[in-house]
Parts: sequence; structure tokens; C-alpha cells
Amino acid sequence: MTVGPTEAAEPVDDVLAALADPTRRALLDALAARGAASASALAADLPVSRQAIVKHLTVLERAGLVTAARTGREVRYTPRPQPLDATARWLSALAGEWDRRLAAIKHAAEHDLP
Amino acid sequence: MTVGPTEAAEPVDDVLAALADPTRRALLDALAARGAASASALAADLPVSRQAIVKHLTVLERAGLVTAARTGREVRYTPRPQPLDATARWLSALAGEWDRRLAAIKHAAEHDLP
DNA sequence: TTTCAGTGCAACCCAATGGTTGCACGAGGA
DNA sequence: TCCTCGTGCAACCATTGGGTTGCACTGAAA
Repeated sequence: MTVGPTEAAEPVDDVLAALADPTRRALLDALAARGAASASALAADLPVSRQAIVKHLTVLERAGLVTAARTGREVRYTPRPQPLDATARWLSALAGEWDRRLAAIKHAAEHDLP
Repeated sequence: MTVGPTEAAEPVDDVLAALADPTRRALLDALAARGAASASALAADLPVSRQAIVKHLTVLERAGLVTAARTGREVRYTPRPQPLDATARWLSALAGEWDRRLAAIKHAAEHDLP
């Protein structure tokens, strides 16, 4: 699972960083509601400038959470659920690992030092 | 599920923000490996100062990912898997919702505009 | 062909944040 | 009792990052 200290370029890194910003989450919500939209269209909904939206979309694209597709003079962005699901699984696995380790330590404590 | 734009004080917000930092993830890894440890002990493992560790632990505690317990003159921190699991579920549900919406939009496009 | 909506690029601003050092304080062990 | 280890607090620094404004470019409609 490679959760160890040598976690350089962890795939979930970009996703977590992208999801950490509330504006970005709102942006993803708006995108998911429409199915696909351009930066300008999204800027009309959110209380930030188009340029800010574009920056966020770039971050989201690097995280694989959206894909960009140019059609004529506009660029439509579409949400991608896959990395979301992958990260969910990663988190879940990590939680499981913690549970295991903590249980093992507790068990050892109860037996070796009574 | 309240994923809407009025997502003030979203419970996963703190968790995502906390998990977004790689140093913090390494810190959690070290903590989970030991089961529990003090800030000073953790500082011996990671390449940052104790004070930096303390700051990170504060963030993690606010996110519910660790709990602090004082024993004598030292404070031992213990990882808490629960918010991790909750966030995993939240992400998974969000991914599911995206899937639903995108499928519905695709379906509508194929039928209403043939 | 002229006009206009949508993008792309760049410079700039300010607040948040990860990190450091220095020092004072309190609890335990020698 | 004295010394020491682990904390807590505060000031401070550099960088990142979210956000804005301004301008140049391009494709499509009038």
C-alpha cells in the first residue's frame, strides 16, 4: 500500500490538496450540477472572478478531478469522479491500517506488561 | 447530504485541510506506527523542529485526527481513525453523486436531442 | 469585415501558513 | 535540593496561494 515515509509523489496528494479549498469544492459542485461548463459560465455562479476560476480549474485538472475539452472558442470542463473514488479508498485503507496497528499495540500492552 | 453551496463549517473541511499537508501525513504515519507518542519523540523522527510538530499536532487535533492526553510532564498524542473513515465515506458518496448526475445528463442528451 | 464573447498571459497584492529560534515554566529523577 | 527533560508561549521570517486587474488574442456571429 506504500503508506510509509517514502511517500514521494503520492497520487492522492494532488487530490487532497485540491479538495482542501472550499471554493474549489463549491466549484466542483457547480460543475457536477451542470455536467460540464466553461470557466466564464462558472464565474457567473461563484462570487469570484473568472481568472480565479481558471486557476482553480487548473489545479483540479492536475489532480485529475476535471478534464478540459476545447470546442470552438470555449473550453468546457467536465468532472471526473474516478480520483475521488480512489482517494476515498485510500483513506479507508489508511483508517483500517490505523485500526490494526492500534489494536495490535493495545493487545501487546495487555499481554507483555500485565 | 448538504453538498450545496451553503457548506459553511463542513465537518470534512478540517480533515481535508489537515491531510493536504505531506509533513502532516508523515507525522500521522509516524504516530500510527508507534500507537502514541509525544511531540518531542516525534520530532526526533521527522526533519522538522519540535515546535513545527506541535503546530501540526494542533491542526490534527482540531480535525479530530489525534487526541492529546497528558501524563505527568509529557503529552502523548494518539491517532483517531474515525474522522478518516467518515471523510472516506463522504468522498465516496460525492463520487457516487457525480456519477448519478453525469449519467442523467448523458441520458437526457441522448433522448431529448437526438 | 466589423464586432463581441471567451480565453490566455502577466503582474501585482495581501493573508495564511509552514518553519525557525529563544526563553520561561513545571514535573521528575539523581 | 538541584538538575534536566519536555512543554508552552511569543516573535519573527519566507513562501505559498487565493484573488484581482489589465491587456492581447482568437473564433464565431452580425
